[in-house]
Amino acid sequence: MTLPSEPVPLAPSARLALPLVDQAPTTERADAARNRAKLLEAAAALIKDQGAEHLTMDALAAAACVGKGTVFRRFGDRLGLLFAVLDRTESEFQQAFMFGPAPLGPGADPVARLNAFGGAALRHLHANMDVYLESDQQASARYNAAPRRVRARHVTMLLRAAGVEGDLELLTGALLSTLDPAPVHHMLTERGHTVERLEAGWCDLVARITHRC
Amino acid sequence: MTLPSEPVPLAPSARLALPLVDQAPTTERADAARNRAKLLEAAAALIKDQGAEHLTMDALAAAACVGKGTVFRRFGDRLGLLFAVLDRTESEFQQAFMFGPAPLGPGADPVARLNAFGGAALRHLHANMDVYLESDQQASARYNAAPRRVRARHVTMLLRAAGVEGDLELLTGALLSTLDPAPVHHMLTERGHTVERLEAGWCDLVARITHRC
DNA sequence: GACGGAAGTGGACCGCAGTCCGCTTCACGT
DNA sequence: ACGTGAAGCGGACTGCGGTCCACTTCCGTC
Repeated sequence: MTLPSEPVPLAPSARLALPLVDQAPTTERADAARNRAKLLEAAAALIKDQGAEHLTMDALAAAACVGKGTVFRRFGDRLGLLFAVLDRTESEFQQAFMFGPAPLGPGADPVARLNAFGGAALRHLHANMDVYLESDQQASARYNAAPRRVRARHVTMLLRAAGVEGDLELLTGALLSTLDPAPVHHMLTERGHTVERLEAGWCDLVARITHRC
Repeated sequence: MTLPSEPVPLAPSARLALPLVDQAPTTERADAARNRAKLLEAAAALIKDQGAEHLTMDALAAAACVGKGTVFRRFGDRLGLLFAVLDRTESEFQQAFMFGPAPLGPGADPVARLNAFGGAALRHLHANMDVYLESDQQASARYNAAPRRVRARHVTMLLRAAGVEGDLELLTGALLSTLDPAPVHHMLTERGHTVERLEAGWCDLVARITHRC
């Protein structure tokens, strides 16, 4: 009574294997899994020594010795591939802020956790900047992506816990948008700011939004 | 002693004819001006009845009865074309918040002007959503674009005038990022919010950032 | 082990953004 | 008017993302 003949929501829903949130544990055939591994390995290698912006789907297919169609079947599109490449790091980050030690994880007071979250997100972004920048091209797609939703839920929860009143969804958006790839990259390169300065700026913003007057 | 044989910084610098801010009044040959007008007219028509997302450079060239090379010579790339299409509206908006009547223009107190600015920007964005969304694809390019710089200078000035202390550049970024195409479009469509709610959210954010505690 | 159909594969193919370069047109000095 | 050289022009061409579909491989069933 499963629906085996469905087109399979492959890449769209399975892009990021979000632990404990949603996923498609659909069994994957052995050859498919082998090819996925080959592709991810090849992608990581290509990105490492050419930069994500020079990664083409043709080159990836050639490097992994598979057909181009296979690349697209596995990852849906270029964005899906980039998300998959980021998946491991992203998952670790999610684990850290949901279940890890304080002050990032549970245990510390909400404002401290928010501050820690911003810093961690900025460092995470900084460490994977070129891939994130590449994945930012369809900025609106990001708003439907699972990682964004998870982060948003987390921040909203913390804001509520901090006793903030008002439109938490919009305040969350304001906070999260300061962590987006494009503005952060701009600040770091064109404006010559440091990660520390951005972290301080985030903390300042958090304080302003959460302070009761 | 001019440098007439230079490649001409055509599209990059002349993309938006920013009144009173910067511009390239470089004399344009008559045929070039004629073609620019034909192209902008054709582009507006095509966007109007097919949506900006279906506008291709080939189709535009064909519709305007010019070669494809001419399109790219005039506007540099697709983004430059979209900026050019938005130029008139954008300039009016700039005029309004820099020189227009209060509370948007000078005269009202800074907080009132900030509030008005957010509302005006949101309405402006809403009215041109599809073109802005198309132009958002390389989100980082936006940070070098003249309109963004003008808005940022304006907001920073108002924050300073309001007596806000701290990293005004980052606070400005936080405020402006809530006005970016992708998040706004997301709120309006996926989340079903209204423009009024977004305006209220902006005002709330302004109040939090500017309130002395 | 053989079979059958679903899952997976690969590469030819398509559309579009952007480049290149030989040709045409303009405008200015004489 | 006319010559001249720079500005402008156009369309063939390239490269990449993404699709399509005939073919192959896997794997549960008998």
